[in-house]
Parts: sequence; structure tokens; C-alpha cells
Amino acid sequence: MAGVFHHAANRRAQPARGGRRRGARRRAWCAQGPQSRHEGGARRRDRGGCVAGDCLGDLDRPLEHASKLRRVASHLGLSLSETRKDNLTMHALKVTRAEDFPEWYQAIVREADLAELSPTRGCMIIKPWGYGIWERIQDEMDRRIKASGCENYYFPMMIPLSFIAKEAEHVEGFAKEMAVVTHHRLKAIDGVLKPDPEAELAEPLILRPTSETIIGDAFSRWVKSYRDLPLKLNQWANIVRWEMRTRMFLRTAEFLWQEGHTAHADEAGAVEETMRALEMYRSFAEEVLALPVIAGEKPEHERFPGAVSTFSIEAMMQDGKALQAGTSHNLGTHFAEAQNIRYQDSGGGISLAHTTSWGVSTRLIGGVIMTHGDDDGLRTPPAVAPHQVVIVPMVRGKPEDAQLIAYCDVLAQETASRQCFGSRVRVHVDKKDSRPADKRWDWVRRGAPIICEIGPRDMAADKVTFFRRDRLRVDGRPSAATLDQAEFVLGLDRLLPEIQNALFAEAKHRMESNIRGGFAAFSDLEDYFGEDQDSQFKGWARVHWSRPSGKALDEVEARLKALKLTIRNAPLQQPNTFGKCVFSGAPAVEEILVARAY
RNA sequence: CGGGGUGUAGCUCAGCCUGGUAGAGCAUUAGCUUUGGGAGCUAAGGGUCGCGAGUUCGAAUCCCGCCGCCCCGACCA
Repeated sequence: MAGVFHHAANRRAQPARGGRRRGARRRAWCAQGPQSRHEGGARRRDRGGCVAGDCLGDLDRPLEHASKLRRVASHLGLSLSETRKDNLTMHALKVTRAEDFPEWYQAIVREADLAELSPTRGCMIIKPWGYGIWERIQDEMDRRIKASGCENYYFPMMIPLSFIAKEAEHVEGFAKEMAVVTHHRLKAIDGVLKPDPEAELAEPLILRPTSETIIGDAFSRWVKSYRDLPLKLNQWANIVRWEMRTRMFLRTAEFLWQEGHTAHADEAGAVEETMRALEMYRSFAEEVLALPVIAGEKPEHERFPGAVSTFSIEAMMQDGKALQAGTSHNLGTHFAEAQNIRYQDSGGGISLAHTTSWGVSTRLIGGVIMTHGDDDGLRTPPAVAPHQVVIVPMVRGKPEDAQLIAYCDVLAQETASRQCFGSRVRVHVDKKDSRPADKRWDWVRRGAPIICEIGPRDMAADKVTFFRRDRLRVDGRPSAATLDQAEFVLGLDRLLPEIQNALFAEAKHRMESNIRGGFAAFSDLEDYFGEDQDSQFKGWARVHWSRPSGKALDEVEARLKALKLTIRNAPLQQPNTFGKCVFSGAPAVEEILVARAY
């Protein structure tokens, strides 16, 4: 299975009907397999056709509200065991990627217990499994940031309005999406709590959309001499940007991130730092999150407001869209000029500092979901999984249960004594008072990398029965392996990295096989990405261009936009020779990545 | 902020066209049965039908306004 999915825009169009229709047709389970041809059974979803190339295609038959395989069986006129034998697959999510990718994304966030919407518009509540992944990201990233010579600090969430006004482009870039604090008191007016008109702030405060301005102000005081440079600092913080359209983890009004800010004596120092941060993000994404990415420079019109140059890592999601997963900016002397960050050099002269900033956010979790998720939920990369091994005791309400749980505790202890990815293996015994089978599927949806199911027979033989979440199914059905306990425990420091590598290899293969070159002219792009091809999966395009700027670039942007395409970046790895610019026919100087994007 | 869709029990939804006692499945709770894998039977609890105004003897249903959510667009360091 190619494992790539695309949601066609026009697929959502509803047939015209008289009267109001309530309720999206959401189906609980889906079955696939040869039996589906029995028309009396699973009813077809009245969405448009399935579009994922040769993936699930026509074999896919979601069921109307069918929560029991048994119901499928009776519909099909088969016994339950026949139905199982005949390879009907029930997936743990209510919607598959092939049916509706955006809805699948929503489902996985909810069903994997990662986050939920909050009463505050556009903001999310990050739940323990989702936050646990973020904590692992923080730990790993923080270690790398500190290894590069940065220290952590913390700046206030509220920034005086006048600060944001200091850098012209910066203002323009952020003004439209800022939350503003204008009052410091509430008052009941006619029984309704309102900001007290008499408590208006002399100067409004903005909730930080990023901290360049307030940090630059501090830098101007902290940087006096060349001896103070380079100054390298980082903060973990929350950020507020009043987004028009929000999506969990990908674009929310409030999100969590890390922002590094550095000041250097000269351009070379800033450039080096910008590239160091970019490489840190690339290796982090690939090694820790198993997200293959392409690092490169953003085109002029996609730069951070106020930056001299902006670099990004771009990851390919399973619907073929690109996700900007991290950015690094060389700010040159723009912010230093605006905020007076100057130092005295060894000769006594006064010079402007060169600054950089770089960040990654909770958006990375969205990238993990859309890269490693499948129709049974998330497959959490072991390096960031809050629990790497989950043990489900197959208790049966019998006296021997206590003994079984004790056996599981010992297994957990043995497991936690092993080291992997530089720390102890994270293991959890699920003792929740619910059915073992329900617990299994909970952990499948959350994507615990290794799920152990330990029953009396395992205990008696000193064995461990377990699933690898990355290879949950064989021929459509969950497939477990059984090992001697000692063998299982001793093998963990090989098995967990093997799972990590398998996830990476799968994603890397998908990305590489879906980046297409050979576009000689813009019409080739139109043929490939054009309207009539809209319902098919598209990956990314590698095209050559002459790197226009100003008006000519605006025109390129508009032409791409007509195809819903954007320029992602100019990869650091460039070919030796270039053909013609696909936009102008002029000699090309650079290769860029073009894609639809989140 | 524009276009479309949508909002009924914790979840997924039916009921709306054609106004007349608030429904189903799952989940929850209790009891019994079952036990190498997403259990069965029985019973119980649970809803200001998004909010507000209107038409009407009577509104989940019809009309108007507002809000949230989803998709598309615009926007997006």
C-alpha cells in the first residue's frame, strides 16, 4: 500500500435536497474485504468516491453505525467465525484516511486522547498522552539546545504595544492576528460583567505572537561589549495568534513552542547560528520524531516579517501536503537597528549586533499524527512515546488475577531496568478496571509502540505476548508474537529502535517516492496539479527557477496559487546544473520545492 | 472575514419536509451469565432539542437574529 491519501475539495459538495439535513454521516466502523460485495450488508457512505489511488479503493465499505462485527456477520448471512475468517477488517478509527483525510485527522486527535477543543475559541486542551509526547519533545530538544551553548530564560507573555511597533515589517506581519489586553478590571454594569471603562490601560498590552521585540529590548541592555557576544538564549513559552481558521495542533490560537534568540558580533556568526539551528531541527525531526524532512531556504515572500533570510524544514503528510515543521531566521541587523542592540568592539568602535531566532512548536505533534497515523490510530515513535511498553493483564475476574498482576509488575520492573534512547524504558501496567480488550484498543489508538497482553498461560510459561503497533495487522487482523520473558526484556533495546527506524523508513520512502521532477515548463505543472486531477493524490514537485523577486515573484506566486500550490523552500541540497526556469524560460539558478501545504 | 454544511443524552445519529407526550444504538450504573481476547441477557439513570426573539392553542420541527463546530476560500512567523 502506497499509504498516501488526498482529500478532494469537491468531494464535500452535498447533493441539493429539499429540507434541512442534520448530522454528518459518520460511521462507526468499517469493514473491508471480499464480503463487502454482499449488497445487503454494509451500506455505502454517500460521500464521493474513494481517491487514494490503489490503496483501499473500492474494497472500502464503511458501515452504518455498526459497532459490532456480529452485526456485520448477520447482515452478510455469515456466522461470526466465518466473518472473521473471511477477513473482514474492523479498524479502530471511525473514519479512514482514504475516506476523508481531514475528518480522520480530527478522529485521531480525539480517539488517541491527544487533545480536545476547549471552551475558549480556537484553543485546545492538551491531554496527558498528547502532552506526554510534547514533554518528550521538550526533553530531547532542550538537551540539544543546551548542548549548543544556549541557556533558558523566561519573558512575560504580555508585551507593551509600543514594542511591537518598532520593526516596520514585523508590525505588518503580525498586526492582523494579535490579541490585545486593554483593561485591568471588570465591573458589573446592569448585571453584566464588562471591562470597567474607568480601568482602561494607558498602553495596551499584546499577548506575544513571538518575542523578538521584548527580547530585543533586553538584548540592547545586555549587550555592551564584544565580550558579551555571542549571546545565546532560549525560552519555552506559549504564544497567541488570533487565527481565522484553527486546526488542532496545526494552527491554534494559543500554542506551545520554544523560541531561541541569539545575538552575534557579525554576519558570519548569525549565519552560522541560523544554519546550526536548522540542522538541529532536521536531525531532531528525523531521529526523534522519525519525520523525514527537507531543509531549505524560504523564498523572499515567505520570510519571517523583519528577517533577512528564513529557513525551514518541510515534512510530507500522508495526503501529500507539506507541513512546515520548524523555522530558523537570520534577522541580520534589522531588529538591532530597531531596538538599538549595539556593542563596542575591541578597537573601540560601535557596531550593530546580528541576531537570529528559531523555533519549533506543538505543531510537530500534528506532523507526527499525519506522518505515522494509520486507520487504527496513532503510531507514536518510541523515542517520544510517553509509554514505550504498555502491559495489559488479561484479568478475568478470577482469584488468579492478583497473581497475574503481580507477574505483570515484575515484567514492568524488568522492562524499566533496560535502557533505550539514552534513558530507562518507559513502561506502564494498565490496571484500570475495564475490559482487557477495551484497554488493548485504547493503547492501539494512542499508539503505544509495544502492547503486551499477559494472560495466565503466559504467566505459567514465563512468556510475553505482545503486539508491535507499527505492524499491528497481518492480513488485516491484529497479530501478536510470543517470546520468553527474558528474551523479550533483553531484546527491548533493539526492538524499540527497530520500530523507530521502521517508522522513519516507511515515511522516508513515501516522501522520496512522491517528490516529482521533470517539469520543463509551467504547463507541465498545470497538467499535473490542474483541476481535473484534483481528486488524485499529489506529492511535491521539484522545479527549477530563476529566483525572481518583487513583482515577478508576486506573479509566480499567483500562478502557483491558481493550482493551490506554494513554494515550500529551496533545498540546501541542490543539483549541479539547472535547466530553464519553469515560470519564465530564463536560465534557472535554483531548484525549489512546490507543494500544497498546511 | 466570505461560501457551503451542521448543532437533539457522554458518543454516533433518527425525528424536521407535513407543528401535537423526547427517540435508537453505543457508553454509564446495577444484577446475572461469559472468560486467550473489541461478550450476552435483564433493568435503571441520563436531554433548558446551541442561544435569543417571533408565528401558533401548541415549536426539536415554521420564520428572523446571534453563537459554536466542520469543509472550502481569504489570511497565515
